[in-house]
Amino acid sequence: MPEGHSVHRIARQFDRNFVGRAVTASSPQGRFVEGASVIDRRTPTEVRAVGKQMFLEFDDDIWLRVHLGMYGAWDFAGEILVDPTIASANGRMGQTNQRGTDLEPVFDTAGENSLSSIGAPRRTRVHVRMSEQTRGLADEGDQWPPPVVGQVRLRLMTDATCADLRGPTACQLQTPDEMLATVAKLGPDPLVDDVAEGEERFAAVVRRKPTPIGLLLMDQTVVSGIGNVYRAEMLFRARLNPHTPGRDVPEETVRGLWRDWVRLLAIGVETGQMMTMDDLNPDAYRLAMAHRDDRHWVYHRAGLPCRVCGTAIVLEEMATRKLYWCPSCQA
DNA sequence: GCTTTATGGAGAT
DNA sequence: TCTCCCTAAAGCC
Repeated sequence: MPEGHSVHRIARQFDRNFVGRAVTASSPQGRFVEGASVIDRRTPTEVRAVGKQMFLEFDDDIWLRVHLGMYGAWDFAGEILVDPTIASANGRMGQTNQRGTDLEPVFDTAGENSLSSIGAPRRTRVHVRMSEQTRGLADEGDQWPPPVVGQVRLRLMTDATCADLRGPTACQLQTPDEMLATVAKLGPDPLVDDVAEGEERFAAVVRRKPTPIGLLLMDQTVVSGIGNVYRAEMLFRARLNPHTPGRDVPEETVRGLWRDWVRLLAIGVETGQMMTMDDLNPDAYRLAMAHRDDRHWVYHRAGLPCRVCGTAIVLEEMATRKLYWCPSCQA
């Protein structure tokens, strides 16, 4: 389930593998048949990621807008040119599997799945998916086109590469004006907007709202790309009580939150992981990363002792989403 | 095999 | 503030 970093990674894959190459488009599931027929045999000309949304432009002035929501994912198959700014090549983007084997390795920076940041793009073969269920299928040999597995809303295929979209919250075609209107409603994204300008916009909005900062960080009109995991982690990193009204958060703290997001997003895009414990020493960090459920300061740690002070991490519902925080460190 | 869960958001009330 | 939608995998029996 993607927060902003995943969407930027996906966009880079589309940029590498789809932009400039004619695609066939279909909706095996049947729920996007009409839209697929419109873009079928057209050529993607540009891709943009803003916050949690991706926009793929086709000849001529047709934009595909995709929002993955909580369950959505893109699966890539076939030959994949990997963007050199992305640390590892994997089939699945958006979701990770949930058994502690993230599809995107954390430590393997020298291994086969990683790329030097200065290295040239290379060709990689990936499986349809790396889940246990489909591994057998993938290992039987590279079938082309890849068999459709599950509910595929949209399949885009070039001669060499296949991208399957499952479970999106939004998948629609837009005119250029509609696309711009969608983007205009979104708060600043550090990878789209000028960083200094984004900081001003973010700080100005937060500093005049009575809304709890825990809600503001999740509000995509205030800042783009932050989801439930980054929200909880950023508040802890700032030692900030989630209930503090935005206008009561000190100016420097607000700006610090933005700068932290700039940093975390960059790390997330580069590694494919929501790394939020980057200030641990290397050994402690390595230990924490080795276990999937042990990677965060507070997220998913209800009742467990705070890593800093030992106080039990609190879980509460905030606007129907789970919020984890340390009542002592974030008093 | 069934139930629960999830990194989200829109729309109704 | 509530309800609903989307999908797959983990968790539990």
